[in-house]
Amino acid sequence: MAMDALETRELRYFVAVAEELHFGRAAERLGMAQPPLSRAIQQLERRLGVGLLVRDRRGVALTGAGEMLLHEGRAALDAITAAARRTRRAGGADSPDGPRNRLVLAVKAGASHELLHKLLDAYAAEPDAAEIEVLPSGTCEQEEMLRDGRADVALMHAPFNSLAGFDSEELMTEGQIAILPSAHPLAARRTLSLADVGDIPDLPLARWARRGTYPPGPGPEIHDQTQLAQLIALGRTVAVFPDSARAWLWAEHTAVPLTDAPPVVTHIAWPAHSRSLALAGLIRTATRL
Amino acid sequence: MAMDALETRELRYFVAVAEELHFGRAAERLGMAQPPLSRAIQQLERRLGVGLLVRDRRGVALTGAGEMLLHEGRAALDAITAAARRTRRAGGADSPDGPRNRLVLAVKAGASHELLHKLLDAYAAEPDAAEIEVLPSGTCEQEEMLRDGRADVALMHAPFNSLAGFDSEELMTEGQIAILPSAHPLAARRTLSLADVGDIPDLPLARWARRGTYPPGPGPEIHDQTQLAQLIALGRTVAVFPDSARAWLWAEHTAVPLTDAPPVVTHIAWPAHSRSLALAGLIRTATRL
DNA sequence: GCCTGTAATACCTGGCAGGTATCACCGAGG
DNA sequence: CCTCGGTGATACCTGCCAGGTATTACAGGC
Repeated sequence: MAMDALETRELRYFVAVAEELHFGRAAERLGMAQPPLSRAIQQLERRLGVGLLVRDRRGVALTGAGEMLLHEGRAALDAITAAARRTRRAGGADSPDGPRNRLVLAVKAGASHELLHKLLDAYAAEPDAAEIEVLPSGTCEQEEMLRDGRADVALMHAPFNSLAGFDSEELMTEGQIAILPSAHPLAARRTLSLADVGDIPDLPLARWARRGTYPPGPGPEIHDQTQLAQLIALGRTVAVFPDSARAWLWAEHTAVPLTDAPPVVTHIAWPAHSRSLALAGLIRTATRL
Repeated sequence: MAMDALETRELRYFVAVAEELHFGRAAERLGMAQPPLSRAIQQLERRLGVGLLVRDRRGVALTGAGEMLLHEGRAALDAITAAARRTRRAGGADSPDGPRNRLVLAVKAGASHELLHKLLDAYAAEPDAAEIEVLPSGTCEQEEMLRDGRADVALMHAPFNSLAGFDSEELMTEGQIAILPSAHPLAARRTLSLADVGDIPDLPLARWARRGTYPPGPGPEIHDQTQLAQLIALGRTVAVFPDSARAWLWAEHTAVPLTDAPPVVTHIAWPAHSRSLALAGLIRTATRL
């Protein structure tokens, strides 16, 4: 009984309501009126046979089942848009002359230029090399890009990125450094600890944007590496980066190794179910570096 | 342009056609008439802006984009049915009194009873133990069950199961044995090699069913452990199993260790994006065994 | 030629997604 | 107390589109 179905329309509707916790705003976001939205959600609850939302007179809350559907539904929606995107790309490629593959590689903007260059050069030298499109992505956005099909493969940095759900190969391990204004007293130190840089009264740690929101704290809000570089140069903040960040330091910056920071491991990662030959070639090249 | 959308209905239709490579049969399988199916697929191709099928006068073939959509579409459909199933289960659980969690554990029928017992006993002793439903699954079916939400967690055996797309922890490693009729001359050997058992003229290796189809070969077709046990006892076939299979041997069976068979590693595996407390507890228990 | 089996086209219809108007409910003020 | 603002639910209507039937178009095999 109770046929499955679950149309994507219903999933989109539910996710919108679950995120807004407000039928009116959700309807607006979806570009529709509120009553059909209410009806669609009720229908969904009847179809699944479970309550998803608790309608309090003042707004809406999620039940346990609702939380589950929010998580799983997001994953399902990502899988659907990934299917559409990858199909479009595969189609555009093979219509001209043949299986002209093209891979989209998501890279955290500005990180590990050196490794990236080596990888691209080595791969381009391969006999059957596909075209590689490099897609710069914001902080920790690579996971999302792999999941929704904007990218086929990504360079990710453990432990910052979660490799959950992807296959991956380890490429490089490096230590971390603190980047300080050269004028600051601590810049003279040979090494520092995390406790040192986390607790400098006049140099609060910068806070990076993740999906539009910032972690709490006293430091300045950053969403751009140039911004950050400038603020450090001005003596207003300090930042922690992998070793390879030395490549873009300014004269006013000083890098000091951190003794107790966890090492940063760069992985090449891809959706676990990928079956592309071009991707396999790129991975083979990467692991040989 | 070309809004995304991709309704699940369209995905189901396309997957059916791509699997049957025949509009008529696909329509029948979907319980609908052929013309609307044709139209829906055409509409899908227009919407995506790529050709998915090559209509030869005699049947249908997939383009590169079609292959891509078949793979990705299957994954997306699995994610959708998983969302529905897990939501239903979560809802049924929390309606009685609270977050009464219940986990479904998929286990290859008949394998590693001992490990399973230890795990269940140890977990039941935990203070906040959820209810565990053990779901016996056919050969290599656990992956599918995790993917489409019939199970929350599974015991899988590398290298037979692919762990792609799941998180997992290693639980146990064991060697493999050949199970022979006691009457057979080779049963007297202390050890055997894979080459030995793969090339016995009068004892062809049994072939297990995987999703209804059998690998090619001379041996008998098997889909049930009891069947297999009987055929071995009758001296008609030989089989290769992990060491723990000794538990169910009959008097007419003889187990001989294989020297060069790859070790079998039992993992506990779960969907990478799971965020359930009960699951975390089970995994913690398992890794402590 | 004809017959068979394929997918595509033409046309019609019922159900359902979506819109508008309205209700029912409740908390906050005066 | 009553009203007012803001919530989600209900009632009702309508246009679109998913799906069905009948038919066409095309290619091979006898």
